Amino acid sequence: MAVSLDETPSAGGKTRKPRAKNAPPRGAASGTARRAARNSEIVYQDLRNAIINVTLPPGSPLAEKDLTEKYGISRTPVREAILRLAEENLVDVFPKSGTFVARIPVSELREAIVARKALEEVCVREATMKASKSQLMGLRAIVQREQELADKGDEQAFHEADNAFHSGIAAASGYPGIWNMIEKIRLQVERYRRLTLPQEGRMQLIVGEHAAVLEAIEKGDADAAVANMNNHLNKLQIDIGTFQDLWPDYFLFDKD
Amino acid sequence: MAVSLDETPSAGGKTRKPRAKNAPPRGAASGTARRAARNSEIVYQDLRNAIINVTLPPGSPLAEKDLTEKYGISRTPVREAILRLAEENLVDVFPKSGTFVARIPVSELREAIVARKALEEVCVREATMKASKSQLMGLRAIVQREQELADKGDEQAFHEADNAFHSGIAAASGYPGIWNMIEKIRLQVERYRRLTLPQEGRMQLIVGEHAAVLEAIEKGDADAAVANMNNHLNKLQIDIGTFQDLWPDYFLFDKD
DNA sequence: CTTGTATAACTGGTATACAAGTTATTTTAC
DNA sequence: GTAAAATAACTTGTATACCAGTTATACAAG
Repeated sequence: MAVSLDETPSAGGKTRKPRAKNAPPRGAASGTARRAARNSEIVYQDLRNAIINVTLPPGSPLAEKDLTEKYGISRTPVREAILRLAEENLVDVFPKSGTFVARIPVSELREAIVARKALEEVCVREATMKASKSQLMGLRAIVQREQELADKGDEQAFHEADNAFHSGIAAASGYPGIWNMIEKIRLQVERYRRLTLPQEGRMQLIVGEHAAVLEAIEKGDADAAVANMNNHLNKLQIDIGTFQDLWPDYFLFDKD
Repeated sequence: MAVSLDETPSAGGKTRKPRAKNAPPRGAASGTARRAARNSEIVYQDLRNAIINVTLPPGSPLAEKDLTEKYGISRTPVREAILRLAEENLVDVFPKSGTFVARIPVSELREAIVARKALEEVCVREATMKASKSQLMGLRAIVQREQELADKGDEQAFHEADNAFHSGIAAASGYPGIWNMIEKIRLQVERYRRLTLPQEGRMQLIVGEHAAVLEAIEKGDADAAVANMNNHLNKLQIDIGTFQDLWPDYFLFDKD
């Protein structure tokens, strides 16, 4: 009778047969659950951006009640948002005590950069082999757009184009999902980067580095492409000492 | 007056000054939030294990109400557990409709293996350079333990020793956090692996492959160590076609 | 002034009731 | 019999009340 594997205790004596619940409904073919416009999603995105932007610096309190009032909703969706952030280690929840924006874990920064370089290397190398003409043209268009945005000085749009470039290389490599992995891995690095920005002429430098990577890919020189990408990513090198004095409480020194 | 950055609307006219809420409390030095023995944690771990074990196969319904009765708790903690699983793409939540164990995304399997190989390569190469004598002895002990568990046929304990070996290499490389990244990346692969197990003599093969990796590390031959590790991980190669007929509804073919 | 204790007001964790949407079934019309 | 519409029973989303633990403050004792 019961379709589910583990027998439900209260499965007897129903006058009406419950609806079949063994197969996901119609929209399931897409594989992704349909994300409705839930309130918790709005709060989550909002807080997440603020934390990554360092608009909410490490140590900031995130009382559920305050957010409840700010968004005009109840604690339940607020709580869901906070729990998702806790899952990403962007906030620390201290039961019955308080919730705070997490410190930036210094040891994780090094490792995240190393890991990202390893993953980007795979993407660049494979993209050199497998990129289609249209994909190369798309990447070229992105670099051109980066140049225009750098001239205009639009930091936000440039940042998005920057991501699009790396995402495009991952797509061209045949491993588009690797970019999603990178985005998760570099979360804390991104917080660090936003904290230490802006640097003069940074956008222009990035455009040049991206162009160098792309040219090597276009030439089919995988080793050069990888070297150029590593050179690009090495610019992220962490120099904590400089910023440790400015914001002593923003970082967490767990090991090293 | 208010210590928080964003001014709280109802911050005026308090007779009693609220407690300072700008700095995390005592336990915060550890950086990790104190995880109390929350009910939601139990449900989460329980369901997560069942999903990875394929005890709960893809497509299984996960009604909050059923879990409520099964664990004898209310919907709130159950819901928290399910939301955490949704975050890991282990379940699909269809609002107002139902929640189901997610299908295994085939395209993600390839990419996860590629990414893992790239990350393990970094760890093995660095471990060859930097491993201390005690770390090498620890790894040797793990391989020995694997041999004993393989002889005994203890699948579960072997699996844990297997993880300990890879984790140990990451630790020896100076990038212990990379193993955590790998564990997240290989989640879906693990489900696939559990589904297609057991294979005769598999444990014995793994012991040999681990031993080969470790010997190359001990000799200081990084290239050989990397090659041996790649050889080891190549055994994970996905052969979907074979299993597609057996469990057609367990997999999700989003692209390729 | 210092120290220990009591207490009040906060915190997040949980239970429960209700709201809003979806779907299988029943009913109705033809 | 067939198909469309009504409906009842399910689902998750949200609001709210209460519980238990934590911590800053107030207060009393020395």
